Amino acid sequence: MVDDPTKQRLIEAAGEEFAARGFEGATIRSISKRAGTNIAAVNYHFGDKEGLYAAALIEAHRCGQQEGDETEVTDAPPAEMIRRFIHRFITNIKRDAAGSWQTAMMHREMIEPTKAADILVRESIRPRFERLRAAVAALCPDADDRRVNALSFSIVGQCLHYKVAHPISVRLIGDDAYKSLDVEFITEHISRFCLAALGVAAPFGAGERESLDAGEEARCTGSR
Amino acid sequence: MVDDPTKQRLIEAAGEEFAARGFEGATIRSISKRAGTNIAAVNYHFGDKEGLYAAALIEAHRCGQQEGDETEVTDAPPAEMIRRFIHRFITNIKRDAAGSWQTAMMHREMIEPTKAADILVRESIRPRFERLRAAVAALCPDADDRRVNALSFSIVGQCLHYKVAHPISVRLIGDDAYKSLDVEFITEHISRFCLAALGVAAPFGAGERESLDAGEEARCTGSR
Amino acid sequence: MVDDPTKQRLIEAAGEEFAARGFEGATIRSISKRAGTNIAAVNYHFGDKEGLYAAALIEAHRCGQQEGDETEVTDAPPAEMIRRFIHRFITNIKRDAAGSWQTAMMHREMIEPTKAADILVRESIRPRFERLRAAVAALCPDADDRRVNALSFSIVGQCLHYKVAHPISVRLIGDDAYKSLDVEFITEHISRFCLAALGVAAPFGAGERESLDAGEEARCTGSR
Amino acid sequence: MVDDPTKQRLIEAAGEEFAARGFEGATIRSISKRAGTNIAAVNYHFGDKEGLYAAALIEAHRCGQQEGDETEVTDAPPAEMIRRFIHRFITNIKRDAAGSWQTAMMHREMIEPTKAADILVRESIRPRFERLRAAVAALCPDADDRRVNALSFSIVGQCLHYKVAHPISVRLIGDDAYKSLDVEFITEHISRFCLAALGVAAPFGAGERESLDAGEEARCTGSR
DNA sequence: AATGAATGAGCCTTCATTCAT
DNA sequence: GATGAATGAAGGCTCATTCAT
Repeated sequence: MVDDPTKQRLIEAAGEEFAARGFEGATIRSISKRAGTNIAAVNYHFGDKEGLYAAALIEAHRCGQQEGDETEVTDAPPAEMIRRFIHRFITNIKRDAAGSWQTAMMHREMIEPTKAADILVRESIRPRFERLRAAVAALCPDADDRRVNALSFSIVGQCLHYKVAHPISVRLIGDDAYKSLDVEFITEHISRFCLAALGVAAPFGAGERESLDAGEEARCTGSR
Repeated sequence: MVDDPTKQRLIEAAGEEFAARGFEGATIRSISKRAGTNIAAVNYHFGDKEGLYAAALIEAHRCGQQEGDETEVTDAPPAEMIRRFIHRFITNIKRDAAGSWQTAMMHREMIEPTKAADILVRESIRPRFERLRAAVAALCPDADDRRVNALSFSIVGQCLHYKVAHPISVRLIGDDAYKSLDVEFITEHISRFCLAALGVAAPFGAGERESLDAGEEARCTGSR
Repeated sequence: MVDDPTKQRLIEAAGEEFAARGFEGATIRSISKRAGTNIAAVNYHFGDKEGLYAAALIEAHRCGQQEGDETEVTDAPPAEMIRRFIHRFITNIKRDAAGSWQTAMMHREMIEPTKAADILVRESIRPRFERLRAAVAALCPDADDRRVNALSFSIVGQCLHYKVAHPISVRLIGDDAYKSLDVEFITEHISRFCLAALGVAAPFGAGERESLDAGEEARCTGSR
Repeated sequence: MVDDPTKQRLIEAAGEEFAARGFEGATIRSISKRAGTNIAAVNYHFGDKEGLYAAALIEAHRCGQQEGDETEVTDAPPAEMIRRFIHRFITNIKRDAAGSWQTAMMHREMIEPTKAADILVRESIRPRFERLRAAVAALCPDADDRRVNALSFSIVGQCLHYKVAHPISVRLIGDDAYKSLDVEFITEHISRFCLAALGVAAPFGAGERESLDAGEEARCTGSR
């Protein structure tokens, strides 16, 4: 956004450190060093460590906003909305591992919120959650608020699990097995799991053989 | 188990602090104070901070083991096994908030593992996960390993979400709405969500009315 | 004197901060902010913090000079000179509390001199002290230099005490009792105390009953 | 008191630094270095810098207490009590210059009180001040509270001036002249000044030769 | 002339650890 | 065996100053 002044370099460096080590774990010394500036620059530009954290979090949210809206805003049938929500969620998570600190910071904030969490909830999380809720409610007209919340949490929980439990999962099923769970597979899996639970896709398990194939499924959701 | 009162008091105090503040956040000063012992006692009994952490984690796992096995070991149909798994998971999570540090420590280790995680995975997590996998595999005979892992993660993810995303969820849907999601409701909800996805329970949503009737469901689970 | 508004605003702001917090305690950040200018302006206009302090001190002295001379220069009998000296001293001290930084800075310099003290002594303190010495010497023709110095210090010391020991005095005798010691009372008290010690007024204590009343005393000193 | 452990060395070093540079001016680095210990020892023994300051102040007060009481407690006529008060005050002040930090710290606290001032007022200053007040009141039976306070302040002010205004006084009258004001001379001078003002000693000035009775004094001042 | 940006030194504090008794 | 005392490393922050524009 801004050319490449100290302030921007500082945010970039802070984002990487905060994403990797958390608020407590990161040190402004290391951040300053990485940004190639003096320690005091943090105080000058952001007041203190918390200010820098908030700035990085806002930047992270701002970056995510740009690319996101175009694909989500478009009208689509509820089942498709849910599928896109999951796809986007999983894609972001997998991108974290590749070094993008923006979503990593936001995920960290979900798990271990700081004072800055309120901003994030208001600006970023709630709008998306509401869209998910709406899609879920459209598929379950008889569900009350409590049920819709629980259903939405069931969807989010499955996605977030690949962020949250990543290190343990690797130890649990082995590195190779975990790597085989790539973005496409997980997206397809969670989508089908959820849509099956919502009654608009074929379930796994016993009914698997006589399940709707991909084409039928699409038609099915499209028919609503 | 340990008969040394000082050592035991130290573990108890450490467990509470570590569960509440994490490994980095907890200080041996505060732990020693709470245990009513000297700071140096930690290093004397456990070598260093990490040693104390490992000791507390093992103790946490040991406690969980005692009560758990009796209910889970009993043979039961796969769907019932899954239901019990979920019930137990959610119960533990909700108990954390009431001040039990044992499961709180283990959950923390799932999210942000330390060096001690290997022990925990080997001793506690893997055995339970394998039982879950077995139940899932029994319901989905045609599923390959990758699919069974993903299905198991879908189940675990929904449960763990109530631990991991608790603070954000409260901000998201409000305190009252979150409180209405009690143990019984969540257990019932996740169980049905998963079993529906696995084709052995009625789905939510549009298919709710024309769901599999009770007879089919029973036959389905019973037939394996 | 200085027509540059920025420079003047800076001096004003610096005076208030230095008077309130001392040289070490005041920060150029806070001064700049109060003056509505940039931090670098201090170094630009005054070289460094010390330069700004010196400038403020000189301004403080310059202000005091204006109003002062007219009343003191006038010839008067020695006892009246001393009374006026005391009155002026106490008035200035009490004015400090009301927010006038000019004398507050000078008083502070008396108690805890900086490098700039030499200027102050030469320009402001010594001239007044010499006038006091002269008045004392006039009343004590036989006193040698050492005695005259000591006598002058006795007078100054009593006045300065209300500046220096203010915070402790309040804690010592209570807020109300200290407030009852207003400018008029203190001036009258110290004047009589000193003039009695110099043999030109009735002493307190045992001789109080047969002392000269206020009218006689005034007439007495006025007659010279 | 204690042999010579780190704690005591730290208090000693702190006292010297605080007395010389004040609370803000002194650094725990320099104190630790002077005491030959680590910086962290301050935190261990005294919590923080303020704790160390308080400890040093209490030690200063404790030292002063020891020697003082024996000479002051003895019953004596009021005039003699006042003379002793002055002598003790001046002696302490002059000892400061020789490097004793104990009274220097207490004097600093009088001039620029910190949070610890309350303790000092209660424990050390008020008891002595009350003894002075009692002596003054005994000499001035008709004086009300306000007057007794003012009289006491007049005595204290003259003494404290040799502490407070020391640096300025040197610049004012020169080094040699100031040195000639030794303990004996100042004590004698202030004592006589005060007692003359209280009507129990011969005044300076015109009445110096023919010491006081009321008639002569009146005539004396009138005759000028 | 005037300023936003940046700097390096220094401060107090906290922490886990080790040592001598 | 157990502990009070002491340590060194590191962290966040503040300050007066300087630089480039």
